[in-house]
Amino acid sequence: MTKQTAKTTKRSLDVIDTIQTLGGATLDELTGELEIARSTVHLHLQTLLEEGYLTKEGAVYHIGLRFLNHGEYARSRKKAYTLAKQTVTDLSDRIDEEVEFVVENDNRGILVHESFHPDSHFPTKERHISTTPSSAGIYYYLHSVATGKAILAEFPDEHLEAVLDDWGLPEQTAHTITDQDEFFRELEEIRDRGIAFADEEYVDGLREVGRRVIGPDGSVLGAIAIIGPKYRFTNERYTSELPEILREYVNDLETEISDSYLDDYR
Amino acid sequence: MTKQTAKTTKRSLDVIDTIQTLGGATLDELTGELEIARSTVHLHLQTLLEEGYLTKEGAVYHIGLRFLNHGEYARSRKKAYTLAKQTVTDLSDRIDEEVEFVVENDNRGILVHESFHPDSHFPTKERHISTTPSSAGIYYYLHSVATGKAILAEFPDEHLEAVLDDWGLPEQTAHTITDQDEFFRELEEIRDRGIAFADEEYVDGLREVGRRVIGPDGSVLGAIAIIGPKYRFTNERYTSELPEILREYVNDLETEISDSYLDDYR
DNA sequence: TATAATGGTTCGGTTATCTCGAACTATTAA
DNA sequence: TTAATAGTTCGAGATAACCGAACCATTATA
Repeated sequence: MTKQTAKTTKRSLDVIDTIQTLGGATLDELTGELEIARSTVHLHLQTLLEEGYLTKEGAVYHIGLRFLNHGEYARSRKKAYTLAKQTVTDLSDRIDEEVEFVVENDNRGILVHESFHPDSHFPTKERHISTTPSSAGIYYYLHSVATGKAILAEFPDEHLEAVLDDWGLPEQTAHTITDQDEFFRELEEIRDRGIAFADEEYVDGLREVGRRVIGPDGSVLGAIAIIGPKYRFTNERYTSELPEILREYVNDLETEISDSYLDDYR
Repeated sequence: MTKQTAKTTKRSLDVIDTIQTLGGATLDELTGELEIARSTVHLHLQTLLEEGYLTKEGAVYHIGLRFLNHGEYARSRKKAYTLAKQTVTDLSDRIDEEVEFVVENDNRGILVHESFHPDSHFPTKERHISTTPSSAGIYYYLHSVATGKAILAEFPDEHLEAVLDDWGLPEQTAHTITDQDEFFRELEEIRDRGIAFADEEYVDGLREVGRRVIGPDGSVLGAIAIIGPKYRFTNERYTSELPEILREYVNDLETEISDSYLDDYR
């Protein structure tokens, strides 16, 4: 049969998502958006409010900080993620470029750790580093970013199929791969090379070099990518230097992860 | 009448909380813990799994990274929080001690931003700074920490009452204030002084100096505290120097916040 | 000042669905 | 081989989710 799901819970989660995409919303705005009875929306809002999953400012409902509790827990839960964080900062320091660690979730990619490379967003003012809000937690379509492609290249066929069913290959820029056959060939190449490139496939002007991170049990933990402006990612630096350094750092990370994994059994 | 709430949603949220407190759990473990039918637990797990709010490793269910998406959103949503982050790091650099920014949520305090002061946990090795998992997102009982007390001192009576009804004054250490009358007198003093102290009331050996942050509309946005070992928080440094510096930084932050608030109307 | 608009809340009746327990399979451990 | 654990589906009964309408309170508008 078709999979059983708790519809009331789904509706509550819908309310949460809607509030986030609207950037805060009132009772009536939500009623309009969700197309359900006002009293029903009210019921869900009350429930989520009471638990701290929402907060209210005047008449506007917003995402509550309780999510931060679970979110940070999820991020700190795996030792491997924390080790990856260190790799991200180390690697970023070494090459002086932005670095990200991305994990699959809900058949998309979620940004778990990022370096705060001053140059990348604010060329000069150092003060802005900490004022720039973190973009951790944002979702990527896997096919359009280097981390995502590196992850997909390791997925078994049925999982890959599920990803395509759920999200397809939406066009993000003129360079995004939107043809399925072409995408399969691309994944083939990535598997051979051990490195995924994304050349302005996610955002115009940005090039990315990514590599998947494999856990001690052989499963894909996530992926790390180096990201920077096209004009700094050219020739050998783009095609071989950065890939080589990335490979080195990811390999080291993988041994650290399996070492720490072994520690738990001693 | 008594407040209406969606019980199915509450149950799903219960499942989430239980999984987090157990640090991951199997279907049968959850069934035992929650004391509901196994098929019911299964239904909730399926629903949350499908949306990315849970992930599964073998037979063990864990908190999913989707929470990070909402959590980081909630943290970045208010400009004031991002400005507070900057104050936290600046202040920590200035005095060389741990600093925190805490916001009320669900009648408790939630840690939103913290400095990563090397000394505080790992006296020497610098490498550990980034390997130490962030403790952002953790909940405090408001009465036992300096930030919480500073916040409570600004609450209207009925809100304060709600806090006591929900959580009481649980003892955390031998120095925690657990008597209501005594606690009211303490809040009185904090209001007069503009500074809240917590002297080993949360953890043995730790002293804290806190001050609430007021928003442009007069409401309490949260609080900032300086935290450190008792042996470094003594005499005038504890009773007047650190309070003065804290007052200065919080006042500056408050003007920055109202400036940025005014910017939105220009 | 009257009037409209918006938000918050409660109510009861109908219906959807949540919940339970049992049953069955698959996988792994003893 | 047996026991233990996990995953899954089923139908029946009980519950509570959902709706629409109504009401009050507050704020904006005429």
